[in-house]
Amino acid sequence: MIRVLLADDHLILLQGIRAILESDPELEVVGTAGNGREVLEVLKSTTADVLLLDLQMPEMDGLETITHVRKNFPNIKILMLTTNDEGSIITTLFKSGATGYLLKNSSQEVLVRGIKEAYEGKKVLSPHLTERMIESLSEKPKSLPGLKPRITERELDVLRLIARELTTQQIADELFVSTNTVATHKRNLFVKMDVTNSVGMIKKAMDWGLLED
Amino acid sequence: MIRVLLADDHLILLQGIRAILESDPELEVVGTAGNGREVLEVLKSTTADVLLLDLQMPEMDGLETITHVRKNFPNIKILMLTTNDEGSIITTLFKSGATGYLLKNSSQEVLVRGIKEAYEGKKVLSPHLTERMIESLSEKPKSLPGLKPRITERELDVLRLIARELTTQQIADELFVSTNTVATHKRNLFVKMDVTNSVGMIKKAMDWGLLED
DNA sequence: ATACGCCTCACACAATTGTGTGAGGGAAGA
DNA sequence: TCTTCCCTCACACAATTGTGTGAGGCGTAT
Repeated sequence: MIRVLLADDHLILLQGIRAILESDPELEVVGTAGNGREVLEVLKSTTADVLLLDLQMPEMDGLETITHVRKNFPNIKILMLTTNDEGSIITTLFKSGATGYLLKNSSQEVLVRGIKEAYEGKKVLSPHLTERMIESLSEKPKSLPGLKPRITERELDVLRLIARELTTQQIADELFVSTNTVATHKRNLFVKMDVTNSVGMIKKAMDWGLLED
Repeated sequence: MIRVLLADDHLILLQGIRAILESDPELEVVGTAGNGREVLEVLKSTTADVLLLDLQMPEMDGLETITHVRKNFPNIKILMLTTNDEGSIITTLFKSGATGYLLKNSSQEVLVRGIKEAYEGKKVLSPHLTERMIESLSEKPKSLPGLKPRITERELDVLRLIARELTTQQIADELFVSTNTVATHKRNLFVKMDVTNSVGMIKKAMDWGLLED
């Protein structure tokens, strides 16, 4: 039996999904909640395996709820429910630790299968959302106008240390060179990357995938 | 007829895929290339609809090739081919404008269907890679240890302007406040976000999805 | 051989950032 | 009303950053 907790502020949808889920013998709805705070409340007294979470809710929305639940109940798999018009934040959601992401108007089959797969530890994404997700990622190839320049190994060293919030002096110590050298590398990076300060540099660096950590 | 251009530095794989593709009546392999430079060379004299591109290639690798092709031949759909051990850069690839991403050991069926869907303008991702992609996104919820603090509207204003490489003075002008005020907001942000300078702040801000542009 | 790219360093100076401390006014909620 | 949070601003000072200019050594490709 997979214990499911439902969270949505629309009562109708709550009941609808509940009916769908309970028609499956392996699923058991152990509770419902109307907002994030209620979710945490319910979880104090009830154990759940999978949390079906609406993105938009009053009081405490889905995004905030995720972090709280993950912190206090790290074993619960979180599946986000959403309409298909709030696509751009998918990546943000996954960063927050959602296990999967399903459309509200998913078929009964998709819904049930999604829950089971999430329960097994798999990452789940509605087929329709996969494409959306890719788009949201490929949307911003602002790499096109300003083509990614060739960055030197040494420059990359400096770049990464800057990203770690080190000062020029600290970077110099780290790389066993003088601060002047570091300053030169930075100067060159600014020109190459067409930015005016370290902030802009780190932004582009992240866009270009130059930073790992 | 969909005209396909193949790029891979492994001759065997090149021939293998070619055979697979040509067994489909709708597909036509119009050329092959061993590296990115050759791709551009071939495209000067040959028109193609879909480019099947290996990620790892000598001379000019897939990543670099994408930007060049997209710049000079924006209509060509680019499908990346990869082994299943180079997962973490997927997101970077899509940012570069790849249309899709397929495993090299995909079944004939998946391969052909992928090409056709790409040709129709759809985004394509190997089923096996979908999960990988989600993982690579949700990997870094370093938002957990340092929980996202509440950030004020005004602070967000300042934050975003900093991200645009404005100086404190310029931000002050933009928001019609004194530089002292801006400095205070920054100071508070540093404490809240637990960073020591603007660079660290912008990094976290991006991780937290606080920046749109 | 020569040219070029990369790494190194110096020196100086202006500009900006970061920090410490204190404080007044307004809005919202207890 | 009282407290708390947010926004505002001042002043001063230390620390860092960004810029301009010039230059020597080294390896590699032409």
